[in-house]
Amino acid sequence: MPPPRPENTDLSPTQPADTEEADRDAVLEVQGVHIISVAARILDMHPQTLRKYERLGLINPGRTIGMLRLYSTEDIRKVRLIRYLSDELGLNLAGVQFALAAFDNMSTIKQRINGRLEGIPAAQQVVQEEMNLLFDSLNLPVGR
Amino acid sequence: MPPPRPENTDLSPTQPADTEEADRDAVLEVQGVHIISVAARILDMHPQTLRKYERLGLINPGRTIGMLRLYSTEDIRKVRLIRYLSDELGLNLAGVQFALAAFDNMSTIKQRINGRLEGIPAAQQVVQEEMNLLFDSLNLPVGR
DNA sequence: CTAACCTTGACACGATTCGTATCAGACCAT
DNA sequence: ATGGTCTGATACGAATCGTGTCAAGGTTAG
Repeated sequence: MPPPRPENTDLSPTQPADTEEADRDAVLEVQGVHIISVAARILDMHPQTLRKYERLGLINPGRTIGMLRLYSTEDIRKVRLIRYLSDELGLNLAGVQFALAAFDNMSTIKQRINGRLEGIPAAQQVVQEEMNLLFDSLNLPVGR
Repeated sequence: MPPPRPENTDLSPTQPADTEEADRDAVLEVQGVHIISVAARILDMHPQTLRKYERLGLINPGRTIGMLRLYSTEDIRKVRLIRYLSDELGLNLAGVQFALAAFDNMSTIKQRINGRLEGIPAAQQVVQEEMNLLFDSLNLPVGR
C-alpha cells in the first residue's frame, strides 16, 4: 500500500480546479505537462513504475533544468498503451518494447511509402487503407 | 532429468543414417515430418514445451489418424522463431503470440496491397521494397 | 500380442519477471 | 527551510515459464 494519499485522484489537467492545492500543482502543469507525482496520480500508477519504464527505454519524458521529469500528454498516452499491452494482452516489458518498436517501424514505413508514391494518388489511397487495416489488426485501444 | 536416452541427439532428417535405430524412427519421418520425440530431439527442447506451445496456439502440428502429433519442417522453423523471440528477445509467450500474429498480419497486408496494385507495377515495386524493410526492422533471424 | 511411444490432464519445482516498496544521500522548488 | 524529486540499491510477493512427473489409456511397428 502506498502512503495514504488525499483522495484527489481525479486531477485532470483539462479541468483545472482553482483550489489552493490545484494551483500549487499547476505550476508545473502548464500546457499539459506534469511532474512525476501528478502523472502517477493521473494514471493511477506507482511513480517507481514510471521510472522503471523510462529506465527500460519505453518512455522518454522531458526534463526541467533541474532534471525533474516532465510527462506530456503524449507521454501519458504512451504509458496507457504500455499498460494495455502489459495488463490486457499479458506482454512482459520485453514484449512491450518489441511491440512499440514494431508500431514505430510500421508508422515510418507507411510514411516512406506515402512519400515515394507522391505521383500516384490511387496507389497512395490503397496503401493508406491497407496500412490502417494493419494497425487495426493489432487489437489496440482507440486513439492508439 | 528425462529417462536416459540413447546418445543419439544428432538425428538430422536430411542425413538419414542407415542404422537399425534410425530406420525405426524414419517410419514417421517421411517427407520431413516428425513425431514429437524426434522433433524435440532435433530442436533440443523438451516435448512438454512443444505440447505447451500447441496448447497456447503458437503452433499447429498435424496429426496421424491416431492423434499422434506430426511436426513438419515448417512447424520446426516456427518453433525456432518462437525460441528466438523468447530466449534472445526475452518475450514471454503472450508476447510471442502477439508477434506471430503481427507477422501474419503484415504478410497478409503485403499480399493484399500487391493484389490491389496489380495495374501499377511501379507502385508494387515501392511497396514490396518498403515492406521488406519493415520485416527486416524486426530483428528476426534469417529465413524468418 | 508386445514393447515402445504416444495421448490428455493434472500437479509441482526452481528460476525469473514485474509492480511495488523502502532506504540513503543529494538536489530542486517555493 | 520544507517537501518533493533525483539516482541507485535492495527486497518483497505474485505470476510466468521451462521442465519434470504421475496416472490411465490409445497408437504404432514388428
